This record gives sequence, structure tokens and C-alpha cells, in this order.
Amino acid sequence: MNKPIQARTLKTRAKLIDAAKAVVATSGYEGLRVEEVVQRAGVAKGTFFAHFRDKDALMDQLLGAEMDSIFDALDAEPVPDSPEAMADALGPLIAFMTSERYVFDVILRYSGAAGVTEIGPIARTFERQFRLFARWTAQRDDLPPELLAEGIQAFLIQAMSLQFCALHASSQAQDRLVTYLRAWLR
Amino acid sequence: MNKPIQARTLKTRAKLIDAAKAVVATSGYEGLRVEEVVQRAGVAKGTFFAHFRDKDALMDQLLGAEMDSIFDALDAEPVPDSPEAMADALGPLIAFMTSERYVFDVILRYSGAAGVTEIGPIARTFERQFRLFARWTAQRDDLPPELLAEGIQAFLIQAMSLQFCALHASSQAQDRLVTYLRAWLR
DNA sequence: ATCAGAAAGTGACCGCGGTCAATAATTAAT
DNA sequence: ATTAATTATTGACCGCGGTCACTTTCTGAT
Repeated sequence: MNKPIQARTLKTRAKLIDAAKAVVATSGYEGLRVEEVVQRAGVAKGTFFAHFRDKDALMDQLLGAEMDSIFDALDAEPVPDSPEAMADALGPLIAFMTSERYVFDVILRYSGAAGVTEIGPIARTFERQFRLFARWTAQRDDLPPELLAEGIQAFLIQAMSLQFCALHASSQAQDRLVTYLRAWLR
Repeated sequence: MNKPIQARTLKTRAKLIDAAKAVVATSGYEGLRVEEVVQRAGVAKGTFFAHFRDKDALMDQLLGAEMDSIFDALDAEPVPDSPEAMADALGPLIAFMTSERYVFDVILRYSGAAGVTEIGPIARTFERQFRLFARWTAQRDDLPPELLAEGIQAFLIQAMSLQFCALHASSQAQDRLVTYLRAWLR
């Protein structure tokens, strides 16, 4: 019933998030160290883990927020009318998700519900993604939009995964995605 | 030119692998600790890392070997003639890859070339998988088998990923895969 | 104002993956 | 057989994520 969140708590959490963003800005997501975050925030290490279950939970927040802003922009755009337009619209998302190998791994790991318990920010963005893709394919009558949307999700992951193979050059993910979508939405 | 591998080296490596398998048998892949492996093998910790770049490299070996034996069986089977038959044939692979969340994560992480440098056992099994799927779809004339094979790979990953979502019951991965394949191979 | 109980914060400590200078075993050349 | 060079092994040590018994701060009741 009564759960009065103390102002102190919000302040500390904000300090931690701000510090984390600053660290990411200079060292990247992979280079983030909890110790450095708490130093910048001016709190003890234990405090960090009172606010985040573990380091991944912080990543979940940071990456989820970043992806949310990307989806905000995507939701505002008109429905793309071709595989090329779709892949084009997904450019920013692809760029972010493949910006670091570590980022891609964390997002994949959290794309489903993280634990069995709680659904985090990243998992929520995958629901947004699903709804977006279902909207993009809503006017089709050959297959249900939900199925088409899941397919697009699968191909998007596939295209980005191949990005990290030594064999494939970078920034080709969009091209591969176009090939997949042409076949899937034909 | 001359790279005479000492007999001692092979013996130590075998001891490490055997010890690792024993640990996995009792504690699972996730429960494996390098310290316990070296204790069982009767060598020092440093020796482990002289034989494997890191813990993941050992996992690469272990998981890759396990998957290889699964593909040996798959290669011997006749080409499945329906989505149901395909999903059925993939049962053992799905069961293994989703046996532990940790296993699934490691396999995904190593499915592409691990580093830029070397292509490991797990990555090799994905090439086998690709060739197998291309063989399964070789007689079709609507789309190139390579593309169809990549699609099957994508949907297989998608089906297994959803397995780990809190929302979806277990052992449904095969059913989902059938739905995907019906649409993809229609 | 005072005090009890709850919530937030602290930092020494632990577990475990990974490193490296030193040492031991092996091989090849004389 | 002796020696020199190479290769394998060792274990003390480090980095970093995560824990927990304890202290400090807050809040609401009297």
C-alpha cells in the first residue's frame, strides 16, 4: 500500500545513471566499470547494487532508453512501402544495435524476458518492435501480420548477426535485410 | 614449418577436456568453474589458459563437439519432406541448444566467427547447419537454396529465443518452428 | 523534542576469470 | 653427455562483479 519512495533515492539513482552515461560516452558500453560509475556518482559500491540487481540491469536501462528513442522516431514515420524502405527506416536501429559486439550480445540476452520474473526495458522495446512490424504489414492478406512481424524480427537479427562474422563486410546488414524481406514479403 | 607438438601437451589437453566433461556432467555447463576443472585435471590454473584462450574457448570446444555429433546424425537422415518433418528432425538440436540458457547464449555468441581471427567449432557447426538446410531445400525452384537455408536458420533461432521468454511454455519451440517454416517454404 | 523502526548507504570482503615472471621439462646441436 | 634454446607448467597475483553485516539517515507516532 504505502511505498513512499524517498527523494534521496531518486537523487542517488539519477546520479548513478548520469555517471553511467558519462562513462559510456568516454569508454563505450563495453568499457563501463561499476567501480568507475560509483566513483563518479560519489557513492559506495554497495549503493549501486541496491539500485540495480547487477551490472546488466544498468545496461538494460541504458540500452532500453536509447532504443526507445529510436522507436519513438520510427513510430512517427509513415509505413514503409517496400523492403528497401523498411531496411532504410531500420538503419538507425541497426546502427545502434551493432555499434558494439557487447551491446548486441546484451540486447539479445535481454530481448526475451530477462529473468522469469520481470520484463525489462529492452524486452519492452522488442514488444514495440513487434507491434511496429505488425503495423507495417497490417494491410497484407496472405499471412497474419503477427506472423509476418515475427519473421521480420527473425531476419533482422539474422542480418545483424552476420554483420559480426569475419567473412562479411560491415554496413551490409541493411542489404542483407532487403534480400530477406523481398523473399519473406513477396 | 616444424611444429612438433609435445606428447605432454596432448596429454595435458586431454586431461583438461576429460575433467571439464566430468564437471559438466555433475554441475552443467553454467556450473563449470575453471578452478574445479584444473583441480580434477591435476594441473595449475595457468596451464588451463595456456591451452584455452579463455573459459569460453573451452565451451566452444565442448559445445561444438556435442553439436557436431548431432549433425552427424542429421546428415545421415533422409531429407525431410515437410515443415513438420524438419522440425521433428531438429528436435535433438533444439533440445541441446535450449537445455541451458547459458548454453544458448554461448552458442549464439560464437555462431558467427568468434573473434575476427579464428573460426571455432561452434561457428563450424553453423556452416554445417547452413549446408544441411541448403540440401533440404535444393529441389525447390522458387528461391535459391542458400537464401531458404538462411531463412530456416533465422527462424530456428527465433523459435528457440522465444522458448526463454517467460510468456511461452517450454518445448513449444518445435511447434513455432513448424508455423514459421510453413510460411517460409510455402 | 524524542524515540522506534524502516529505508538507504557503506566498504571490507569474497568468488572467479585471467595474467605473468619464474621455473621445470623437453628437444636439438655439439 | 653437456649445453643452449624452446616449450610447457606453475601459483602468486590482479581486476572486477557482487555480497552483507553494520552504520547512518529518514519518517511517522507519541
